[in-house]
Amino acid sequence: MTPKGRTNGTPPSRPARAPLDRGQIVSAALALIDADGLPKFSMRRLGAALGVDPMAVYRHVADQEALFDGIAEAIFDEVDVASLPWDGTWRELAERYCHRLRDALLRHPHAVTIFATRPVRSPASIDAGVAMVTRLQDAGFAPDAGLRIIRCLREYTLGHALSVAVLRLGAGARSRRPAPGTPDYNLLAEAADATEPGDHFEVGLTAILTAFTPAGGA
Amino acid sequence: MTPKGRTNGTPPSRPARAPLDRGQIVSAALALIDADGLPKFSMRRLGAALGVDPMAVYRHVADQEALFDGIAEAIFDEVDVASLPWDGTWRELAERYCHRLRDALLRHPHAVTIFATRPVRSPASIDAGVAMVTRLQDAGFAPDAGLRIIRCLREYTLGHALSVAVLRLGAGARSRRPAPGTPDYNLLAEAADATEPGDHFEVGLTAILTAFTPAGGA
DNA sequence: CGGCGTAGACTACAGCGTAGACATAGCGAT
DNA sequence: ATCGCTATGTCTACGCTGTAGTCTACGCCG
Repeated sequence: MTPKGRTNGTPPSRPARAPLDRGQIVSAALALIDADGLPKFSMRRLGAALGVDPMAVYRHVADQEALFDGIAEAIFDEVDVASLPWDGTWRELAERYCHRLRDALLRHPHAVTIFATRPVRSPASIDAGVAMVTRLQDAGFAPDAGLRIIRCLREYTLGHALSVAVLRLGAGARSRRPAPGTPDYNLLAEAADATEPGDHFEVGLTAILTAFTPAGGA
Repeated sequence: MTPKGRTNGTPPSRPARAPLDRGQIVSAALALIDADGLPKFSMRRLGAALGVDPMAVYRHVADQEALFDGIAEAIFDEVDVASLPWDGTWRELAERYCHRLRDALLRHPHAVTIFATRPVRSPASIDAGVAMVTRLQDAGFAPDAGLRIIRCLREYTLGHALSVAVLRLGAGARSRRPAPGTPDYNLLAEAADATEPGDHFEVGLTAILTAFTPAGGA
């Protein structure tokens, strides 16, 4: 057919696939991790999933660490900071932000540790930080006080999402709770049976927000 | 030479080293991780550090995951739950517990992710949980409410320690803050310069504790 | 003394991240 | 048209990993 085509039967050989860019590599990697878990992920598997030589990825990403940086940024992008209620009270804004972050993280339980083990310094993340500090400043918090609030919220949310993800993924293994066992075990077991692993998030979040409310006025 | 004797000069060859047990393996592994960082850790290096064949470790530990479980437990043991002020107010107790946990974690910044990525189910950890729920029950919290409080505190503390560890270890790389840069960057940078990365821990902790105080009385 | 359980050593394998050299495709300048 | 140039993907190869399987040497108990 085409004069420049390869010698095999499939059409023109090379242009069969679009040139492969960083964005699609990152999302393929995240999809792979979501599907099979972090331990089974490898650059070679990623190459296979993309239908490409493993080394091809390195044209677009410096190394695995950089790829993971990209994954963390992609997860953060799911928070969609721009669509938060920036016109409401700072408290409502912060609460929605934390919820979005938690939901984004729990949408990728296998990737939470990737997010948790690096500082996310993408423009989106920095912009969000600046906007948040600014909003808190408008509400009466000095920049450093605002930053402290943000850090508290972020760390709580991160710790929560991480714990829930770990629990969900580790479930099934050795999570035995003895109902007829010794009374000591029963008190903790009783409490555990009366709670979902994630149903305290709201409580803790409200606690932090409430404690800060008096300082700002709003 | 002698058919059964070793060829070296030291007495009877084998008993030169005590038989190697799980405890010393775990602490050697933790020491190695503290010194060189998690990425450089390997079972082979661990064997070398112990002066032993790498495979010898597997006589005492099922695999690397089990070894990491042991490391997490060892870190938790550093909290020394027994010596907490169990006779004081529940609030004081909880506050001290969180401080101890944070300190233990930050003593091993390279190992925080190991701790954070698995549920610690050692007897010490379970006993601590039972004792805490009991103490909170005495203070007027139902078991499920107490467990929720504990989870909030634990997750906040964990998220905090993890964030601080990540920041400390990643420092030096790409942490540029432009002083004369664009004003947008300056607001966040100004706030960041006015705060230490860890100095809000107290604030957040107090916030959570304060919010829960009215619910329990005591 | 004979056998056995236990701790460690050695070998070997499949898989990993990735450095480096090579091949090909598209494209602007000649 | 033809030449290079650059961007992209491929291939090979290296040193490293976790760990299964097998063997050896020791201490103990009959």
